[in-house]
Amino acid sequence: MPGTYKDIQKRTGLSLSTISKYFNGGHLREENRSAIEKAIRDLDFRVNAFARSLKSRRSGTIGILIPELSSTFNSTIMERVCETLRKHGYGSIVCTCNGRKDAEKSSLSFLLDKMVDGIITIPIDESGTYLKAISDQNVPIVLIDHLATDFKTDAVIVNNREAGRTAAREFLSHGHTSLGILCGPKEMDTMRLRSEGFIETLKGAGGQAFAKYCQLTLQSGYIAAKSLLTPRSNTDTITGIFCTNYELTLGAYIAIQELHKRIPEEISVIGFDNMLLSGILQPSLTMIIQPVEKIADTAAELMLKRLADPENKKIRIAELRTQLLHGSSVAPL
Amino acid sequence: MPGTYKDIQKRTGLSLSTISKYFNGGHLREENRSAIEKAIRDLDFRVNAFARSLKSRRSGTIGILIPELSSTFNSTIMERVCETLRKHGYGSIVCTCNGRKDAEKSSLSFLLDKMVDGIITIPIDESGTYLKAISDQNVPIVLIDHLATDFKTDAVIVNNREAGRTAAREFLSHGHTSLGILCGPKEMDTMRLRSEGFIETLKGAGGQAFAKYCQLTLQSGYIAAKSLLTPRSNTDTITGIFCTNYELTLGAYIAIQELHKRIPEEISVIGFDNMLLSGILQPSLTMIIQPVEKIADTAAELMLKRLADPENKKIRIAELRTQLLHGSSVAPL
DNA sequence: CTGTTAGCGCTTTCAG
DNA sequence: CTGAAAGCGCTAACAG
Repeated sequence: MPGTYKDIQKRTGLSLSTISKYFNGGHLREENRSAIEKAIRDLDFRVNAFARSLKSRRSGTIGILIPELSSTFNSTIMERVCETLRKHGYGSIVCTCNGRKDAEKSSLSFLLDKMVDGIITIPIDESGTYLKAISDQNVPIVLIDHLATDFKTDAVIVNNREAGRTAAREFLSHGHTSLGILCGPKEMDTMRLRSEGFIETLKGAGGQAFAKYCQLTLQSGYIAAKSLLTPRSNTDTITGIFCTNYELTLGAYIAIQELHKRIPEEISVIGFDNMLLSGILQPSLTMIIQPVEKIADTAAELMLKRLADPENKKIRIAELRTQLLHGSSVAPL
Repeated sequence: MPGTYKDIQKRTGLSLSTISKYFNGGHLREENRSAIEKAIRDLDFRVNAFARSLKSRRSGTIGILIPELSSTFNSTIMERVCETLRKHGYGSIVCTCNGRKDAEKSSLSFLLDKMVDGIITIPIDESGTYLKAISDQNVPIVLIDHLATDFKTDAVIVNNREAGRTAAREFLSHGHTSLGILCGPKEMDTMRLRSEGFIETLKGAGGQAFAKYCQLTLQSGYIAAKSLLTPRSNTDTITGIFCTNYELTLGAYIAIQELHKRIPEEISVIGFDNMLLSGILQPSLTMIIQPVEKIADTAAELMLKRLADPENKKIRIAELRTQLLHGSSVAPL
């Protein structure tokens, strides 16, 4: 039983409203202030958040809903978002939905049951219908990675298609025209855009792409890369591989090493996502870098702003830019 | 404004207590039940968790505090714990503390501010003094990975020292006596035990260990492995490497590939943690496997049991066993 | 600057 | 099986 204002009242003789004022930043006489502080220490007092929330209608808690945590991108985003929110006094209730729409919906409902003040999510359902319904109940939503077709709200996205184009151009400028690409799952919007940008640019320049769709795991990337590098006919030999996320990059890199193909002499590579990885490998990998920290910070910031000013109906969409990090893994052909 | 029992009352003519009973699993007349259900649908009603918590003194929320999320072990544990708790109606408020004691303490305090019903944590501070204080306020604690010296509570641990010994024995039985080990940070209890078990067994058999302490990242593992594999004198050439976690295993594997050392002909390897990884690499890696899912499930289960029966003071410590997965990465010398 | 008081929405006796 | 009423701990008028 952690003590209430009444206990402080007993020890200080002050009224409940004075004590309340102490906790809510009002001015009080110095002696009263210190009397309250003494009582707080003695009681190891903590304001009861339930009662406070009951009045204020705010939980001080944000829901974070993402497909899963096994990809570093997601876990990095999550960790950083939680940290930032925490600095502003908000707790983060985290849910995953295994990339499934039904689980997404039930998780959202669960978060509402937990009375979250807002939701930051990497959405699955493209339409956003259910998110819209939530938003209509005045629970602000911030999207990461994708926009929704039927629901406009604050969001942080990245120029994925352009990232794919950039990678293709980088290959093309070195004379590569026959290229492999590890695409990730077809259903994932982000991955699709990266792949499309890459493939269309390549084709536009008369090149050809050999696409492998796969799960976003090191294992899948490894298998897909091996299969790409094991030519089925003499005609379709690729001279480079574009990996569209971190896990795929790692998997492909390991596959290439095991096949004893030298980078970049025998095979050129452009990876994705992880700056640190680029630096240590030999040769250093050319990579498309996503501003992961920036994405997380922006998402948290959009949410905090929205919470601070709920009346403002202006929708903010931040489109952040990926960046080409030049390494030594693309050789002139 | 999401509606209250009063709104349901207006639509059904029933009293508040009847409505309350509906939501708390009492028996009511069928017609009243369906009247309430209709009102719920019409109103899109949701019980106000604040008011409910104010009475019940339970938030339906568990705090999860871990050092960081960048290691797959931690993020896997976290995801799984959250999922399991969620299935039982509990939300998870997640905090990270960057492996720092001060941040650990302030995060714990933060979680208490958020009125969590319990805390599941991979603790940093070995003593557990602060955790004990929390536990004394009747907030149950479940530890993962380490016990605390000054505080006994429910915990899930793994036989880390034995895991190290097993790895050493596996090498020894193949005739290896001069071995490298990637230890991870000295301060981390789990890593220290793995290393100690390995080193003492090796030395006990007359072998020698070359230990590298490093961060638990692919990058650090890569660098440490490279340095181990670049002999400084002619005498201390190692014939095998033990990697004490997943990221280190990956880093070492990449380093070995880049140095064009063949596994296991030129260098033997025992990895840690990730079963899937073992399967895909060629040759398949011999690994020590932690039962990650089991760890997470057990932790969640201990917490749920404790919450279900707060009077029971019996402390439960689950020591789970790691397992040696035989691959082809250790060759007879 | 401080005190009194009426709720916030729900649960829970206790009557009926 | 249902209803009336008190109260969980805090906040915010309002009055002093």
